[in-house]
Amino acid sequence: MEKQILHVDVNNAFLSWTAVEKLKNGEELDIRTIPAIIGGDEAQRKGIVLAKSNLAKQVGIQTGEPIFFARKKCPNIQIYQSDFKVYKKYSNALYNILLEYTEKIERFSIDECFMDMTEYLPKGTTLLQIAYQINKRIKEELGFTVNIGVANNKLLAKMASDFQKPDKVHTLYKEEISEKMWKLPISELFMVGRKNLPKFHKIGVKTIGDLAKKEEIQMIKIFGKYGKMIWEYANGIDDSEVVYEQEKPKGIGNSITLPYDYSNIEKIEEVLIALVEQVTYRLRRYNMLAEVVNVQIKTNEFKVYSHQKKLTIPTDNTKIILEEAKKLLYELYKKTPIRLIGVRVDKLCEKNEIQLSLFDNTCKKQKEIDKVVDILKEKYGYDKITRAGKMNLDKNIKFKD
DNA sequence: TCTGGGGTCCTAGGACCC
DNA sequence: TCTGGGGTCCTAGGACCC
Repeated sequence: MEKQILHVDVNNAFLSWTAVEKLKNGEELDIRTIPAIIGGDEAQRKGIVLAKSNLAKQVGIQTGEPIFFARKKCPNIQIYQSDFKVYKKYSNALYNILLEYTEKIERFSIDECFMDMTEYLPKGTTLLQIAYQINKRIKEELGFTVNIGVANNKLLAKMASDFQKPDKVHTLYKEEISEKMWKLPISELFMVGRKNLPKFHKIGVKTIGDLAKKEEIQMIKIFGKYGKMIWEYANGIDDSEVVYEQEKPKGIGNSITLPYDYSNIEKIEEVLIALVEQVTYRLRRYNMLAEVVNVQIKTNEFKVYSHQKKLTIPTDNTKIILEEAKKLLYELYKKTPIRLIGVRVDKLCEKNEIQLSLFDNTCKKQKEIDKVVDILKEKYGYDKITRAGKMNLDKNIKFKD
């Protein structure tokens, strides 16, 4: 049986949600109606555009570009700081409305959901009707607009929601692929990014239709596994399921762009400690253990280097992971000024899945410390509790909670 | 370029084993 | 040693997404 899939995509999510929050707090100005952007803190060197209003878009401002550029394109652009707590709130509100229609919802990102309606369509109702109903309800009940893609698989639903914006519902059924999707430039196809674009142009593929009409075998020869996938996408083929059960993460990482380039390894190490604490705290909250520790740096020249190490025993222990991370950092550090540092853990497994090894002589005391610190963090907030090594942290560095 | 931060997946080379 | 071929694991890097 054909699947009945919806893809719900919030229009200019961060900006819309900021606008709604401001209106709710009594402000008169709706920032969706002026040239405005949501951006990171320039003083902290995080000054990129995270979202833009339609008027900002009209002057050529692009998501991801430096705010500096946005200001050049539009000197009177209004800039607002991002607030992920607010975004999470509206994301959850959206999700709760969608849950009234099906339990099979995949939260693809903070502002996008796939819905599998196959077994949840009320008698005498079409998928399209449900889509319009959801679109209307969100607008009326939550105050922001969404685009909804209506199709028989996830790929086509996602492509459809990306058609004309904002506040639109589009279908993309098989018989509509050639008319609605094939005329689009190849860059519009899901999973075709900046790096591969020139390669497609080189072989004469300008539109999605051009790719669809190529021989699959030729695409596999040139692009390997990726070629097969992307050729199938161009032809509207995708049999992936809506992953609606909360999946456990496969890796957990935190990274930070420093307020200025660090050349002092001790200072870098202090940041590393804070990052390890953040990562292991999250790891323990998931009740998981990690087998691989990874440290990444970005130099002042934007070169990225990473080292990783597989542990003998999976762990969630701050001290063990920190010791490994320190070794990796010292291997990596070549005296070039450092712009960014990141720590991540990979190869995660459930804590109770792993047999308590006889050789797991993990220091009991450290486990107790981690536990107490975690409890205090839950009680008083992440930033309030820290250990000695972090105390001299640059006052300019702000960690998220 | 005054260029974030969180992820997933894939590839390729080297080590090591049989 | 003028050393085969296949499989798996580990690591580094890079592509893509939002």
